[in-house]
Amino acid sequence: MSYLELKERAKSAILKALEKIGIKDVKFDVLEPTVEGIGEVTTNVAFTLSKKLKRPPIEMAKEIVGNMEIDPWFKKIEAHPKGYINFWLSYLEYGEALFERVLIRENYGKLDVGRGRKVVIEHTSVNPNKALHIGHARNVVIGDTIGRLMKRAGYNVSILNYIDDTGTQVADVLVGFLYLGFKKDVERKFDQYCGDVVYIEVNKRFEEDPSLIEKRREIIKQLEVGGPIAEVAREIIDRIVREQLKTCWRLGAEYDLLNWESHILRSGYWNEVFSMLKKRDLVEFVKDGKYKGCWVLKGGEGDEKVLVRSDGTTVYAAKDIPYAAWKLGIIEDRFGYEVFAIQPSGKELWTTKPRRDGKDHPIFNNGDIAITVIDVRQSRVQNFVKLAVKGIGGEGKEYMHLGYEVVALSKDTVKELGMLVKEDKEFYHMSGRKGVYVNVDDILDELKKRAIEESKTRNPEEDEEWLNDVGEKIAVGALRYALLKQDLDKIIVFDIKEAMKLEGDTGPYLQYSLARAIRILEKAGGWEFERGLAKYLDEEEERKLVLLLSKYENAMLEAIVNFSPKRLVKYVRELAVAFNSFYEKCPVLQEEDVIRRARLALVATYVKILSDALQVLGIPILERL
RNA sequence: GGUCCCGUAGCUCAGCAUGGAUAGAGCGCCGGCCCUCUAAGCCGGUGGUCGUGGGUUCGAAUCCCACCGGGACCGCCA
Repeated sequence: MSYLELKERAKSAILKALEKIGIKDVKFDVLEPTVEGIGEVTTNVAFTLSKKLKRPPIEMAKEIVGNMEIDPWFKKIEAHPKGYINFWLSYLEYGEALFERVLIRENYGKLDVGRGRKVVIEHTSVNPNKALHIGHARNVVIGDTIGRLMKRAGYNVSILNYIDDTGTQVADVLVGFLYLGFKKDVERKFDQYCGDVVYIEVNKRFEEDPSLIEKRREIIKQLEVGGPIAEVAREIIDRIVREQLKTCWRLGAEYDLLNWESHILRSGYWNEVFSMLKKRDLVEFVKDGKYKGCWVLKGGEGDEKVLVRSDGTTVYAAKDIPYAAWKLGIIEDRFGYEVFAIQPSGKELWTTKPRRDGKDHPIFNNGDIAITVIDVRQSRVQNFVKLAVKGIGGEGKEYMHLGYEVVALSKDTVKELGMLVKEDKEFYHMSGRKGVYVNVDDILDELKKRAIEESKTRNPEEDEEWLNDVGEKIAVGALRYALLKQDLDKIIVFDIKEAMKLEGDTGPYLQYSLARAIRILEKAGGWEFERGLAKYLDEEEERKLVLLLSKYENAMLEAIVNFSPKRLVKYVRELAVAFNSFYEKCPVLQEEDVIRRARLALVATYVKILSDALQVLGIPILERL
């Protein structure tokens, strides 16, 4: 039995009573009470009626309650003096149904809102010239979690990672290797070396020696059309991408396909899309003014965006349109495909090749929905992409920008990086070029170190390998949780000291709670499902837990339809809090007979639901920590 | 200047979509709890003009308007 059904039940009880009284067409809400001790479901029907019939709410409420039929799910229905009608749940019936649903039924937690539909999600898409910093981690974690949620909703999901291998950022690093004598054989993780050393140094040199910028221009040209430099570059970029992927995998994210910008450029997709845009009159050749000689995409209210410069070259944003069209299957697929790597789960990661070769491959595009996960600074460009895609005919196709606010660094953290700060400025935006950022691997390593220290004192008998595994999982759980727990439209001000916490509102809190529950089942020596146990769950803590557990599918559905991982996170946290209270107040293993078995069923239900939720959130599950 | 986002406890944030009862957590601070399934935990206390002013409403943190403060975007850069 789920909470949604419970609400439905209360609603129909009200409707029946209204019918009996002879009242029709009343709008009202069935709500979750916000205060304690007034039942589990409430409704404001008396308020709306009182307005309509000009009678006091309490009078209406009493009349409705007086005309209600007895329902076994509710043990008490009461008209509150303020005018609410409150329903008290019969836990005996409700708990029984919950256990049966969660513990016995197959497919618990699988929804089907997306059945039969394909969604293509692009996330990560980090320039291949540096290691991932904490801002990229927010993108990866949000994108990955949305992917997991959409899969759970029944969608057929493809996860794409776009590699901009022809941009200035890659070219900067290549300038370093080709003209400034940086060595490619280094001890350090290669992406970190490129970002932390080469990229920053090259950008300093640009200021001293502007002729280097000319060299960069030549590199970019070759990257786009091919040439000897492109050959050397490919090896370097490949190495960086593989190192970046290791970090993403660490975070728990896996992909279906890598899309290379150079392949899109060489595919001829742009010309195809451009002529479609022309045909539909969505672009315009400008004859006068500041954009003279350019082709612009027309937005609403005179807004416009240059797509083709007066010299005939396309701008950066123009590449997004053919890519989006490909994702939604609006243009024919002309890529070839091959396997790029095998990921930690064993799943193949594929990559595009510039030309089709007729070999078998999974279908990565043809989405009904394309979701691009990228921060809010790209909103304007993304809106133009959406407009263009809509215009060239994605009938029933939807292009969606899933935007989120950036991760900035706190004043203290910037100070720790050795930079000068202004006293009145509370946070600083990250900058790869200026070296103002914190690498994901460094954060994970530091979290891991702390987790291992703590775990060692609790598990002195465990060896290095065990501690290492647990430490890594705690670190990942902590970071993913920290990046998912707030709303997408909130700037995260990352503070290194704050981020190192493993207590309170954190990922490890959930992992710990689950481990304790698992331990109870373990020590109980197994348990078996049986009917008629719920009636023995009489304690306040037990009831709260039953009620919350029944809201799980509802919480997941909300997270899915709102593209909001946070909603699931908040629910899970609340659930863990309820379990921890139960854990303190209601001993399981010390009890005997029915109470013990009833509590075991409750614990088992919790373990099943929390494990499931943590999987959806990508927070690693630990049986012990 | 235009568009968008944020503003709730000392700090970090829920609650706002769909108005409803006494505005909730974590961190911090103060005080308790390991005889008992893991104390990364639990319980109690502390702490709030919900940015400001108006409006709508029986009822506003929630909806509307104006203003204030902070941020982002607005290039023939990528």
